[in-house]
Amino acid sequence: MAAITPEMNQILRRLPQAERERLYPHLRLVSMPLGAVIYESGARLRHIYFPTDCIVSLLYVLKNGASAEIAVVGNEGAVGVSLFMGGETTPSRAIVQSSGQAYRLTGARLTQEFERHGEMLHALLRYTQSLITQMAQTAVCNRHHALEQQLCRWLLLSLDRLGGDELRMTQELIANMLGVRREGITEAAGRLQKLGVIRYARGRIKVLDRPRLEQLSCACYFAVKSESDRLLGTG
Amino acid sequence: MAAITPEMNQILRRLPQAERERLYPHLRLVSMPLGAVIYESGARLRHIYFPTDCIVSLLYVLKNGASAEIAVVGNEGAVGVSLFMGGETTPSRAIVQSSGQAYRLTGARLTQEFERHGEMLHALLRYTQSLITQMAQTAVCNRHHALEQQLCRWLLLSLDRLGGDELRMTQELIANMLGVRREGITEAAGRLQKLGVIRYARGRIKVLDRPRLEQLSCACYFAVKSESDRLLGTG
DNA sequence: GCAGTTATGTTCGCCGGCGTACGGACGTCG
DNA sequence: CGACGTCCGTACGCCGGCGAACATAACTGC
Repeated sequence: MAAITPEMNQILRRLPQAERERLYPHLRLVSMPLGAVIYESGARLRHIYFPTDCIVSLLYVLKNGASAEIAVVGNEGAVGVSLFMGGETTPSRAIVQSSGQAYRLTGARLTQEFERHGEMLHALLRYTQSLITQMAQTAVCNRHHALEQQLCRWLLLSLDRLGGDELRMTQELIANMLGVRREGITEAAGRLQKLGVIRYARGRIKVLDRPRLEQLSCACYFAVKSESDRLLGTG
Repeated sequence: MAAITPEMNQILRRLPQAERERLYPHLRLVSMPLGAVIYESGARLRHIYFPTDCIVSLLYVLKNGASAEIAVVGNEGAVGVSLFMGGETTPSRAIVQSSGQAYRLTGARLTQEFERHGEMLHALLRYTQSLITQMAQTAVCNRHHALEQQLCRWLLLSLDRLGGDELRMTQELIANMLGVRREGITEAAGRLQKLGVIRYARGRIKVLDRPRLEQLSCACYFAVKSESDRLLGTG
């Protein structure tokens, strides 16, 4: 396994050298185990996290326990945007969907850097806008598209953030993310498997035919991806 | 009718005097007629708008024409946040839902003010966070709540931004906003009318029993409102 | 290798929202 | 005052996702 470096996070990598040198001493590498809650709804945030090789889901949880994922964050972004947006808390929950590591920064350091009005500010704002796009697209998708399409979209978004063609995730967890029943995922995943698009076995999903998966997905995937590429720059 | 002043917009009103004096000469009062498209999906934004007595809906429109409202903006906020977020465009459409007037600022002036790093920047960022909350809550609401509850939420959010107890809006338009069939609205509104909560007639809705309306709404309304109050300050 | 837990497959009735279609009521403008 | 357009009410079949319940199969720990 390659060593973890801050450059594995795209926001950090694109900072000018001066800012990187100023920031790096304050970055702390932390491990992000599967299922860990990075922040809870309404709790005061203490750090911002820059994922390197993990994925974090932003979830809204209703009082009755029902939930829905509103965005997913990988090495293209950061977890805890409300720290610099000024709110300090958000009504959402952030939970590690795929384990790995992340660099974190204390809220105070972040604010300090933010107030210098350098590239970090603009990078974070652009990222936040791509996050907004993702949330909005999720809202429309929840309204109009079939579960199977949403599953395809979700798989693609997760794969993009992981690299490779495999991810570990039970149907139960996917159902929580998408805000649907587990049985619905079983059926949809069964259909995809029958089509030869994926292979599924006890929490291991392998994508066999990515082009086909993209065909079966709704356009929401491309909308999110192209806007993200536009705002954050490719590569 | 009272004269329109910039202070009718809550973001402008809360700016320190120095910033207000600097900005006011550049504000231009424009009329916002019902149905006007403030910006189109993907189009380059030229101005940011600060509503005084109108309501603007942010819509996502799919290729097949289906749509869904992802947020609604009144005098508590601004239309065109992507201007300072760095993206310049967004994949959404902004359309006037209730006519009135707004102050607008050119993108260049806005950027100029934004870069001064004064209160305007923080006010806009806090507002953007409340917008994010609204979008996320809409996504969950679309997933889990019944149409009737969503209608109540929508009525309440619109009323809050208008003041008073009446709004003009056909069922057809409401259906577009919520991303459902017109018939669904007819039925839900019919039930509310039978309960004596609203009175409905040819594009005129009058709320007769607001407390009841709040009861029938999902908690999403309160979630959005309380977060908005927290971030923007009440009054 | 057995027991208990976890993950997946399957069924059945139910209901809310969709697509479609039609009819009636109100308003307005010539 | 009559014709047309807008707005609203209603009906019917359809289907996807829900809720609940149960069956199997694969891992895990002992």
